[in-house]
Amino acid sequence: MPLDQEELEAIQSVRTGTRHVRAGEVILDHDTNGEESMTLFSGWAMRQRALESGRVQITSFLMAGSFIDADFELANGDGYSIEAITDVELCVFSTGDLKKRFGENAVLSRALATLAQSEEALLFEHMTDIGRRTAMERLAHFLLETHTRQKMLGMAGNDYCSFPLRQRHLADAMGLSLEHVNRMLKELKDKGWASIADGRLYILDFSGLSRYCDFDDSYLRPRPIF
Amino acid sequence: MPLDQEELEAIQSVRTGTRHVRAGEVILDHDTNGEESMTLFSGWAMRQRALESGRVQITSFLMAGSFIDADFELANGDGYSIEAITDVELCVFSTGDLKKRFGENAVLSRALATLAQSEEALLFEHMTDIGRRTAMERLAHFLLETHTRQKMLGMAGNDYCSFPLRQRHLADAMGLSLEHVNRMLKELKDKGWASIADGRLYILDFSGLSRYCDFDDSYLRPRPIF
DNA sequence: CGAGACATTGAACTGAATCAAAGCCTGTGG
DNA sequence: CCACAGGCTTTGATTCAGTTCAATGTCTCG
Repeated sequence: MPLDQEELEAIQSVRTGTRHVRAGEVILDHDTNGEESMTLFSGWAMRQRALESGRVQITSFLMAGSFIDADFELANGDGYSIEAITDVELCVFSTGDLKKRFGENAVLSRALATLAQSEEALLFEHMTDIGRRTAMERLAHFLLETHTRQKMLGMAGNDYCSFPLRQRHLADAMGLSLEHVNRMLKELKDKGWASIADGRLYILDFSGLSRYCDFDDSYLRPRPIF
Repeated sequence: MPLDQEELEAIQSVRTGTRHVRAGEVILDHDTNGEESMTLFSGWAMRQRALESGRVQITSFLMAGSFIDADFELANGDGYSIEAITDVELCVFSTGDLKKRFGENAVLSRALATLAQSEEALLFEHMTDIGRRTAMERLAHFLLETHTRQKMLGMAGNDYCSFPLRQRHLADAMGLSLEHVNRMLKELKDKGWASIADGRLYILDFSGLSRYCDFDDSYLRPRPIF
């Protein structure tokens, strides 16, 4: 779902540079001024909500092509932040100039809407994971989703993909304790369904897993890339 | 955040009529053809994901002004549907014509993007409810959110609003069992924090509740209305 | 009055959290 | 090289928040 030459140029013209962020560091939070919006070029990042009590919910994982709209992110309130999971490369744009372009160009704005909508679809399913699937099902579903996303980006083999997440990330994304994630992961491996090793995820029985957790990839749509 | 006269006319010109749906009936599901998109004019509706196993997750409650983009909803896959909670009035548009308008008009498309983004913000917080808040906190947070949304629509008093949801809805939205919702609701009342009676929600101790569940309304943004 | 939808209550159970230690790498510095 | 520090994973025992199961109560409406 690529944009036309014209739109890409409109966007590229407000690009102000690139930025590198180290694994574990903050890309954007409440203290950031919103002048820079970004596209994630390489690496993985996460959007999270931290409660006063220290509990954390990861709402989304950002991968190549994810767009970070500074205005939008900052409006969410001060518990939200976006942090790098691996080392990350970002294309940086001036938020103001970008918004001006969007205001002038309907195709561009449509693309932004599509982006937000396809992200919404992901959130629906993620919410269903947490609210109505068992720990085991959640993990199975999440692993399948992740592999499929990577595959759609052309970054995965047929039954494996790179997987830089720690069990802590899985726990905070799935609303589980780290220890329980560990146990369930072991069970997934013992059953010969999926395993994580050396920064890689292996999907050993796609159809078995899919059936087990009611996975249907139609909510994962190709997204326009800026 | 109203649109200009020009945009409103562009939209109104593709309106094909209104539709009434009875409480409990389906507004849109996988069997629907996507020709009609809609704006919710009055009443409450919900977007839900039903798993094969019968479990249900309500991902969002739709209230006056909510936009239902048929293309988007149908792409989510066949477990998803939108159903009326109360009797509902909808403004109906031709999806095709609407998309054409969006493609021509940048302001309109921007509004669509903003709409999707503000819905995303709601989903983030809803996800945090389910993933990282206790049953009590979730309910407290959800009730505050609901009251605030109604207030932003000018449909609520200072400490109360109309509340047509059944305990079943609360359970399926918050990822809890109906019985537990009942017990927690009782506790909320006993503590003098909030109560639900006769189709109304009463917020009895706003600041106490807010503190208890870490509620901060900045994620609830005014939304453009079509 | 009787049926159906919803709310309430209680008791027993369980999936997942919590608490508490060990393991196990990997890199660093003596 | 070895030691040992810090980050991560693994395992076990115990506890608990929330579920499940099973009634009972209550309202509304034909």
